[in-house]
Amino acid sequence: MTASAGNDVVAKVAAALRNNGDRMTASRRAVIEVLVHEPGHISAEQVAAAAAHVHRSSVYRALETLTELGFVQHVHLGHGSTAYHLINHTGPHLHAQCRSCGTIYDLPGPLLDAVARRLDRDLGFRLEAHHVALSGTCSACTTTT
Amino acid sequence: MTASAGNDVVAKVAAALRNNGDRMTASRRAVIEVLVHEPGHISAEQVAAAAAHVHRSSVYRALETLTELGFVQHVHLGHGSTAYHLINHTGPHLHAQCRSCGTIYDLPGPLLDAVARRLDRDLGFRLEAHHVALSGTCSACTTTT
DNA sequence: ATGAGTGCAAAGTGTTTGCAACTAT
DNA sequence: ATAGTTGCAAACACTTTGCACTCAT
Repeated sequence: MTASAGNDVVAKVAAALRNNGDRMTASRRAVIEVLVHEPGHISAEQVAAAAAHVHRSSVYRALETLTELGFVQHVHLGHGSTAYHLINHTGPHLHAQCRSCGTIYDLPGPLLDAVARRLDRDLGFRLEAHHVALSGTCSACTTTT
Repeated sequence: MTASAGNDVVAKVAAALRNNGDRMTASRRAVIEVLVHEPGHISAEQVAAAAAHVHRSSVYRALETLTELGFVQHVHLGHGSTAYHLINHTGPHLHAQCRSCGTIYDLPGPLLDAVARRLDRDLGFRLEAHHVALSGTCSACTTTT
């Protein structure tokens, strides 16, 4: 969360990039810094807005690169959009999105472990539970409606 | 599956529509017939292709109407698209999509009941497990890769 | 120096909308 | 007759791509 934490991640990514023959650039640094300072899940558009001078397409390309390097994870949300976050920013976890207000909730990482075991055993299907947000209605919206 | 089954659904929908002050039209009938004859889950584009003379936008509007009436259900897939199917065409069930080949698998409806209870108890979050397809890798793709 | 990365503009999906013409009731 | 529906075209949100130029190495 502090400036040094951001620098730390930037340094790690820089090392990983060079390891790959890739380069640490201002755009990539800016995207990393947005993600470091953003506590939650954030859309590509929000990243682009926060890293004002980085072009949208470069944001997408940076997010892709960071994903390949294993620093960033994305979650598909119900309505066709995607949320990004640094891996281990809040530890491994799953996601649920309220269908009504759009809020994303973090869920305990092992929540679907039993289901994953069952799918693997019964169908040979390897569940990647973190990759899509579960859908439903949060308590605030249930009460309001 | 037979012609009479299709007619049956059309008649039920027609009744529901008129109940609402809405109308049974050729477009809606065509969309229903595509869904009746389609065993699995189908995208709006596929519906439009199968109902050749119905405009895309009318397909979307028909699917929306049929959803509101409770005859159709949609599932959000990982990569921003949506699949539709008649409700009770194969009974209540959940969905999982292979991240690699895109195939959609039907899962037993109660698979996430325990998880749903836990989310409700712990967070007051009402899970609608059928509304988003779980993501992972199917056995065929696991073996191939 | 040289190839990876960027900005830009343009295209590509999947979906929605405003409006005049049409049609089921 | 008259509202609900349609087709069309255009706009929309999100993302990807081709290309010439730039910059990290």
